[in-house]
Amino acid sequence: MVSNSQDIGMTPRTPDAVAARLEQLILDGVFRPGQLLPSERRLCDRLGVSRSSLREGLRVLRSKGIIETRQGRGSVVAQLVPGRDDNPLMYLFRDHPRTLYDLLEVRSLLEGESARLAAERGTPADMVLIRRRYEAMHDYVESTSDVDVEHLARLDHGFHLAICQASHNPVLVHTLQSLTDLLLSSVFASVKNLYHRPGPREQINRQHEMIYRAVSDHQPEQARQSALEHLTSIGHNLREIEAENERLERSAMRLEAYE
Amino acid sequence: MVSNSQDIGMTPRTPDAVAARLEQLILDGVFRPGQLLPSERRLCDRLGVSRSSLREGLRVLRSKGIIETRQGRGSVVAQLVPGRDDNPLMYLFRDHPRTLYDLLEVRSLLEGESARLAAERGTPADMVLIRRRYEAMHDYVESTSDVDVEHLARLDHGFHLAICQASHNPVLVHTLQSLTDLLLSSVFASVKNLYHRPGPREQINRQHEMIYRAVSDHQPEQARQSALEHLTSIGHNLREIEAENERLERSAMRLEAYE
DNA sequence: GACAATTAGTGGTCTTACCAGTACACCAAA
DNA sequence: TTTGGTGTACTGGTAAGACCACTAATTGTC
Repeated sequence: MVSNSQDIGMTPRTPDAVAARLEQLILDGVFRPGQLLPSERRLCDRLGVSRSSLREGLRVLRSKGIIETRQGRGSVVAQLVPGRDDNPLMYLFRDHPRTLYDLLEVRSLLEGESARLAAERGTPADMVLIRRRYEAMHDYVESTSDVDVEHLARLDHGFHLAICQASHNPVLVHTLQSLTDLLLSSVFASVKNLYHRPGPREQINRQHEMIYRAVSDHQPEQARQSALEHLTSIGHNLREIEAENERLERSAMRLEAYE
Repeated sequence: MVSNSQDIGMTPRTPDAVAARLEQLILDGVFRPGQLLPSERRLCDRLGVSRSSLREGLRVLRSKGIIETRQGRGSVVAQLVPGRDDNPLMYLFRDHPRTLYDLLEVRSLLEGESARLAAERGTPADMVLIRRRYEAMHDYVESTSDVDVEHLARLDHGFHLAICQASHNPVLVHTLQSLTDLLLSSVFASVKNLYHRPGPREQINRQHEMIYRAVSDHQPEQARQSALEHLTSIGHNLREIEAENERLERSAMRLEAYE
């Protein structure tokens, strides 16, 4: 029978309470990683809720990766405690990895047009700004052998943003900005990885230089092409990194199996 | 279909499938932010699952912040990217009407690519849908001399949306959708005006037909070109209407001055 | 016209029943 | 003994139906 509640204003929501309660029990160490939870029927008894509500609560935990469930076996507390990435849209990408490449596709289109328009409409003032950003990035990469990836990412972003702003189209700036945020928040780890590798980094530097020159020299088509190449090669590299990560995960799973 | 859940087993989990399906529908723009979803009973019927499974699926979406639910009311789609595609740009429009043409510029780019991809990737099923939307619009225009502008705008929007969805890129769908919303909310009056004039309306019809044919015949470049022309000509027409309105306003002001 | 009561529809929860996998004890054959 | 099947008693997965609590639109009343 039901739990209480005359909780006005806010809704009680039994299943959410169940999820919260179990999560707390896990955090408190009552249920430890790898351990088999009591069966659903038993938990119903213990928590005083129906199986429907309990199952909804369990599903929330499952969708957060806190427990893993197999039919006929039961639910176990997941080994890996999920990272603190409570980003709301991260879920989209986690569940639909393909979305990442859809995102890159749209972004390529916009970056390409952005570079083209910058080369076409950029004022001398714009060019000065773009040049500064480019040199800041370039100098940083050249000056130190041990780069701070996060800092480099900021410089990189600043460079692209300067070009986009030179397009003198605020809507374009805004749209591109939001897509870039989305991209970085979802795959920042991979991007970091990208900067760490000497090969791709060299390639990125060359491409940045080409974009920079084309825009500075007011060569729209060239600028667009360079930006497109830049983005597609980033896509390829991310794909490779992803494939590699999957390989690593698989071998890790094999190791676990032997334990 | 997989969602999270380390579904190492082979069983297809109904609730996860439900969550994924609904999420896809939201991504595709079938259910849009702020919109009320069908009731649970109705969704059960439509998806062919029990209410228990459906509710578990909904709870996953709820825990991700994708939908919000209130007892006695229903579930509404939450803003996908909070604070992003809300209305930061709306302010721009108030201050700088020129932004409208920036918006059209970006939209042309996306519509063009959308049409190109649709022609390239569209499945037979996509084509059937596009054809239905096109014919619905076409028949309506042909059948009546005294069109309901608002209804026509909906049909028009549906046609473009169908093409965009045939691109099979949810990010593109979403981005284009939000830009279109922005456009309509800012200049719906002008768009109405556009439909009322026989000249531009004829032109629009011809262009729609060209887009339709190019996409149906799987001719990517042609489709892109047609979409681009369509948008640029809409831009021109809007410009004319705007100029005309300004003339009217000025003469109105002159009249006022005499009062 | 304003306001209260009715009512149909919504999500929230519980119950029951059955299906589909899994683990383990058991027992017969090699 | 070992091996291999097989039964059985669990597990989670799904469906269906019955309520309750709440909301909003409709209707009836003053």
